[in-house]
Amino acid sequence: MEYNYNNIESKWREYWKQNRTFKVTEDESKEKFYVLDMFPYPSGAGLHVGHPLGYIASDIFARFKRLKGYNVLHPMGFDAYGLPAEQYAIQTGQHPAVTTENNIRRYKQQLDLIGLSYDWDREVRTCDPKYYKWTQWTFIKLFNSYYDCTKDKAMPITDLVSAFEKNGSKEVNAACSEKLDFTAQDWNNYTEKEKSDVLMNYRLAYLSESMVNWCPQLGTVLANDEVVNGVSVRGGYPVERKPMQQWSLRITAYAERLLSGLDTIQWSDSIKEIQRYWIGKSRGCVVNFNLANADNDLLEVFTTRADTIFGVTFMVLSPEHPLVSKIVTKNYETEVKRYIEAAKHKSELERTSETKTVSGIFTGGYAINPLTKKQIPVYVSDYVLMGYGTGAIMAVPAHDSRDFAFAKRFMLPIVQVVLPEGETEGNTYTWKESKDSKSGKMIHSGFLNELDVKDAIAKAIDYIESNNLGYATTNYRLRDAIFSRQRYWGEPFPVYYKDGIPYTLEEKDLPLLLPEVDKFLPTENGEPPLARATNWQTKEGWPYETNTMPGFAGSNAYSIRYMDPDNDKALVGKEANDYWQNVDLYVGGSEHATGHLLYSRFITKFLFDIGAVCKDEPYKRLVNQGMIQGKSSFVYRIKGENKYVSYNLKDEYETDPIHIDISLVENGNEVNIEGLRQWREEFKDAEFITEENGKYICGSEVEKMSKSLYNVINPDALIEKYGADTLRLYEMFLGPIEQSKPWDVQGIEGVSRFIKKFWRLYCNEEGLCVTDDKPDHEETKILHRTIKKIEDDIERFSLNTCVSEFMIITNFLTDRKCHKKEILEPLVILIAPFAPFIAEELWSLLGHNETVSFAHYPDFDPQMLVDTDYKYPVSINGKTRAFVNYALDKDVKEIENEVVALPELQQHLEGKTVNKIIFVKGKIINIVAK
RNA sequence: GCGGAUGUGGCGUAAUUGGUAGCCGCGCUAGACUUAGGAUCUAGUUCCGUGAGGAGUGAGAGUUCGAGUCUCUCCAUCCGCACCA
Repeated sequence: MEYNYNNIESKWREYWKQNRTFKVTEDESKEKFYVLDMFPYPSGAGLHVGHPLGYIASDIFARFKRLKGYNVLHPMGFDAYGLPAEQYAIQTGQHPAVTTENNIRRYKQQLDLIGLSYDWDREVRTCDPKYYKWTQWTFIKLFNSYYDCTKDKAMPITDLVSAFEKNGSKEVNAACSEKLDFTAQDWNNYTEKEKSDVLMNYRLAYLSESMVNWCPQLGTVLANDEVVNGVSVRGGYPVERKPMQQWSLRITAYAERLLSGLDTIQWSDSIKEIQRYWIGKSRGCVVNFNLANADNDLLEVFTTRADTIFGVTFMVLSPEHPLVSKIVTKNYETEVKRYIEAAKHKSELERTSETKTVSGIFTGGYAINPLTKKQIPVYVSDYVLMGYGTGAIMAVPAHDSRDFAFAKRFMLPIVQVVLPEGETEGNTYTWKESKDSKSGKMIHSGFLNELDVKDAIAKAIDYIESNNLGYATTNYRLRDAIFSRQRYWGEPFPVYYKDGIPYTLEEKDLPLLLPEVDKFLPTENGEPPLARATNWQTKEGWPYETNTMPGFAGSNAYSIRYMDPDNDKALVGKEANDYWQNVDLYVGGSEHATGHLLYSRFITKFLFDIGAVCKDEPYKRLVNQGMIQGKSSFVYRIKGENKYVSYNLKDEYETDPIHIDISLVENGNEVNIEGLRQWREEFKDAEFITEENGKYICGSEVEKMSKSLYNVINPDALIEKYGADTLRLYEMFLGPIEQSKPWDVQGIEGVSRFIKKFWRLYCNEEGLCVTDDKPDHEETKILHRTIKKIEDDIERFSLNTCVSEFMIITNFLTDRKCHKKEILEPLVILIAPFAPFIAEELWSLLGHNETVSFAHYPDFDPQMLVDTDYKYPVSINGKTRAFVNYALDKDVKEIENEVVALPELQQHLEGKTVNKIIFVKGKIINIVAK
């Protein structure tokens, strides 16, 4: 009986579908396990071989846990809102809902081909009103909450209002955009609009005028993590800074909890480190500097190096700093203005690319160093950022490289206050660089002299606080997340404006449906596309918000929604939430480190605070799968001609490499020239200069797999050729899951050979050839070794070694012509998570009625592994090695005597006597002889 | 520049977690059955050497009876951040 994967796979696909094999419900009698994939954005290109890597891995884990008796939640859905569908809509007029629907259908087909064991009854789509109702609901909750820093949790905004009514802002310790100071009487006299403005300062979802990353080409603002090197992640368009009225989420209120929560979850160190860095906690203090020519104003700076305050020789403000206009003197006014204008018009790209040039300008103003009482000049420079700390710095050129560069450029004094260990004081004017190290002894620093830097920082802060010069504080680099997009294809905000004051809808009026528009473009006067919708207003005629939510809005709480996807009364029912808790294993790419993975932790903590969910971390364990890269192929066009030269001859010409489709390449690097001629017009009449053997060899390079680079390998074709089981095994066999690696087709043959060999253990030409003979010790031993290895390796997510393990046992059994049921039946269950189709087929051939997916995982018997012939390595004087075997369960003295008497040792001792035997964990490790 | 990770045959990788380095697969070499094979099977394959043997986990040191594994320095590659005061 031949291994016919096509029949087998379509048969079981159909069976699983008909029987809803993977449908899961809460079952108190079983322990739960929640395995989740990052849901995909359904792009028009369909799946390529890179996508399923993580899906297959998590599916193996899910199937394995199911076999171990867990009740496994393993759902899938679609992150359906997003830019590409909208861009496509703008170009073609096709409604994004239609494109998205088509793409999703294609994705689901492809996912099912691979044999992923999803419970499709729990599918969610972010663009489905039944789903985004809860995205909107979460927004309303954020809007109606503030962060109480004393209780360290989110509280209803109404609590804040009653506090204001009673005591004004006095007793309030809340996360806010700006420290406000008002009395109860002030509050009660405020107009509705004024009250709204004050509350905006505290709400967790708030409206504010802020500097945003504006991308003119995309016509929308972007979050910080959507901008890399000054250009948009999607599309690579330039981004500029621009003030705009925008919704934001006050994620900064959760900075500390987001940081400390990292210690409670099993994520890779690299992702945790990226998040720590992004949150960017630093302890230090705020110091107030008096100004020489503006008595009433204080210049606040943040510093982590309070110890260096005696070394401050000038101050620098960021161009946006509000005090600039007050400090600047008449003589310098025009020049300073010009500098600020220039800085404002620099895009993000320009600001970051010109890192090396030092620019700035003197304001004419002076501040007074609170400790030395000396007057020091105040400058403006764009190396100081308004967004961090107070937007102003005290410059210590001797011990900060940026201040040093600035001092050199403007010939400002440099005063050394820290003497590193083992150095003598030098002339700062001859220094080539500053001494930034945080160790050494203080000098020229009054009461701090002789102290170590660490102690000096503490003492300086003490002094500053007790003399009312400032206060100790902690600063975070984390910024609030901008939450508005000027786009059509996203969740509408459940917000309307009454006399210019924003109000949220009531819960019973959700969802607020995305309206139809005539075009997916901004209006003529620059309003977002939703402004085109007719009747985009409440029944009373108040206009709705025209912005939509960003891409990450829908993915914040989707893992929670899967627990109870059809609930229309709550985001998640209490019962379902108490049962499923949170995700036990989350698999996905690391590119979401500072986006989705941070925002969804934040939202989960918020939902926890308001009692909507029972856990404050969404994902207990995270595994980041690497990317599968494509191998791009190139032909080399001679400059200015329609001639293409083969790879090995290209150095004789001046050439441009041109990407060609990977399917035109045969035998690894030979180009099918006829195919190429037909592929695209430009090659039709081209001339090809080939190698001596008449072949055209292409060049190649490993790049990201992408449609535009013509290097995409589609899984469907491979499934057609080898079967899904082979594809699954091969993707796992490729190497460690976390590693990125180029797709290499050659190796798949080996896996294909293996699976055929595996099949032949069970079936020969006539059919099933499994016997009832009793296995011998060797055969039982290798089975149990495999059980142990596979179990351990799946838990460690080392899936490539599992595949090797299957090959080893298969080779062993084939060599022995072992077709014994007692060995082969458990082996089917072992391989079922990896190659579910063939496993189901063999399981039923073996005469079982139930599906293997719910069989019992074979128990591992450690006794079976006790190895009577294993020879322990023993070295004598650390050099010569002998291999002896001895019983494990005897006492040390007994073994000692026995070992010394061993003939294989005696011949190595060369007449010396044994001096010492070193035991480690019950094993003889070494024998020292003299 | 800072932070993190990684470096093992021709290639992808493995190593009971400090104990015989190179499992498994690809590729390659030879052979068998074949009209043929890009099918299947057998044997071999870290390097040098005909051989006995020697060398060997990016380089160099260190700890240890013993290091691919631990420590330090350097080099290379990848990822993240980049005026964060």
